[in-house]
Amino acid sequence: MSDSQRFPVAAHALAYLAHKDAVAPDAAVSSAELAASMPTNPVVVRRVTAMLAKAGLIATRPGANGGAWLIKPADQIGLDVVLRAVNGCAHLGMPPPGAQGCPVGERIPEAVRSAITAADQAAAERLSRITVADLLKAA
Amino acid sequence: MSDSQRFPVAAHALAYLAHKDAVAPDAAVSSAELAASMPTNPVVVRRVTAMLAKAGLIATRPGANGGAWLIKPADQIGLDVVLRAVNGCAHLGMPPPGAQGCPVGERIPEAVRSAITAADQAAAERLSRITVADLLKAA
DNA sequence: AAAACTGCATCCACTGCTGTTACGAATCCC
DNA sequence: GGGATTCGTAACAGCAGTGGATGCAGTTTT
Repeated sequence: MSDSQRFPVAAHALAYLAHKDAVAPDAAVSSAELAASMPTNPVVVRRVTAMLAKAGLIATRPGANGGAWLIKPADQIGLDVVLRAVNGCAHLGMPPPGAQGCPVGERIPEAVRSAITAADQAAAERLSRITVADLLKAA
Repeated sequence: MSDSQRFPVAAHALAYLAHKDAVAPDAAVSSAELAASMPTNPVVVRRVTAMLAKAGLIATRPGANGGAWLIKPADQIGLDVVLRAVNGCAHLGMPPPGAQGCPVGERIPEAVRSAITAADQAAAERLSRITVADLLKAA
């Protein structure tokens, strides 16, 4: 996967929602306002918020005064969940090459793949210890 | 950065060299042979082996019976060093967006960036506990 | 001298992401 | 009800990074 800005955008958006106490439909924040704080394009924000909504982290509402709000406490949203919501997975160069007839060559990719998944899990475990609320505390 | 196969290719190549006991110039393995075990293109392999050579993990020699060989024991090559040699760094979506006038918006990217670097370091730490020799043991 | 091999440059094709515009659908305000 | 607002999604162009292929200069063995 290419260099993606989606995870930073998602984390920023969630932190912004937490900062604005957007925890109910009548406090929804529009994609335009979120985009202005990055800064980036409202469409990019909506692409990310749609994924976060499908992951059950936020809810969105169309129409006037619409937008997004948190449906989970900010201190209960780990960044590993955010990463999985927008990216599927971390990546160090995911697909190892497939080997061929060579007996050793066939098993090396398997070992490489397990090393990569171990590293991905370590990154996810580290991210799970950081919550959206922590992003504001650190500021 | 896009989905890169460089790290898997590098790990596979180093494991293959270790398996063949290629630890001296007269045991050099050609890029064609390494490529055949992936399988991939010899040029792709040479692009990677050139980086590994600059990182001091292997040496290469041109000419007939040339190729690459290890210049460090396989059990002393951590995969974190390999990743840094070919990729520069792990990546979860490296550059957070820059903020603007908003006082909170300005500091969120900083917090996001520190979270990303923490995750990268966790992944590197995990990789450092796996050596090229371990890739063969696991097979 | 001939053959083999690395390293590098160049070219092309492909993929994924961002940014933008546009449109339909849903929702609120008057 | 009518109009304005906003989301979700699609379509498009532009850009960057990568893999694959070919060619060439330089080095080393035979």
